[in-house]
Amino acid sequence: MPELPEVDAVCRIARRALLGRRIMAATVCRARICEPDSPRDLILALLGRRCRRVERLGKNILVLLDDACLRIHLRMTGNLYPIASPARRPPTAVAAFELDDGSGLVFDDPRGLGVLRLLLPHQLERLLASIGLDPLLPEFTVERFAALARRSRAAVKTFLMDQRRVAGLGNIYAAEALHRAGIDPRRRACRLSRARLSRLHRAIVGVLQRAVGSAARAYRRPGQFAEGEYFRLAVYGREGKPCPRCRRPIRRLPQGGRSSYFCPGCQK
DNA sequence: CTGCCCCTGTAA
DNA sequence: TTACAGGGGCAG
Repeated sequence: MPELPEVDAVCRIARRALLGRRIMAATVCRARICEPDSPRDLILALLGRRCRRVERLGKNILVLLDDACLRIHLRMTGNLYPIASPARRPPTAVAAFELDDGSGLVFDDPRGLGVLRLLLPHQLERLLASIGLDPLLPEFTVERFAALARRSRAAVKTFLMDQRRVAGLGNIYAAEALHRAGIDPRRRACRLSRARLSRLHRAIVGVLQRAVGSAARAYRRPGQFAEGEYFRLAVYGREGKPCPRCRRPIRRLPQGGRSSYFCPGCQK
């Protein structure tokens, strides 16, 4: 479900619920999500800590506590939203938190692939060093983006989805940005001209900014969302359907183990 | 680089 | 019943 825009929306919801609050109780319903730590250790470390900041970096949600950081990754199907009480959590909940104002926050994840991990300061530093450029930060300049691309022999689509280089794009928005920039996803990143990298850079920022706004609106009311309901996709999931720009049928091809969608007409 | 794995839900 | 799913880590 979530790429950068959706994680951003969830992050805002988590921030509203957590900022300034103290964690009074925590439940882990699925031990796997906090591996390699045990749920017990995680819970004990969280109890009594106060939330000072909630930030998104790439697809990570970082809950900064007094002297540690709770890293939340939603992976494919994770979601965070407030609940009245931990007892009212859904059957698919993987974790739940009770706060000092009596409110609750649930980590819901039907597939249970999400990640919940407590990071000590040096572990947080290591994580920050390993995460690539976030396209919505001012550091994401054409120059830095081009420098990263020049060093990558991978297909540009794979390059865009590598979180150690650019952090936040997934299968959907990588495909959408490439379509907007008119670039074939199979091209090697290092072989793109400066002009095309510049167009791609602009396309990434444009697509994500637009999607962040839409996702924020879609998430405002609780409950699930369907992608097409809030954001019109040009190529993703539209195999065989006409390209909105040139009407040629969209093609799907496997790339790095997942489906890549593109228009053979206007992506060269 | 590819392929497999984690896990569950949904659609063809 | 099978294929596939928006993520990511790992082995080979």
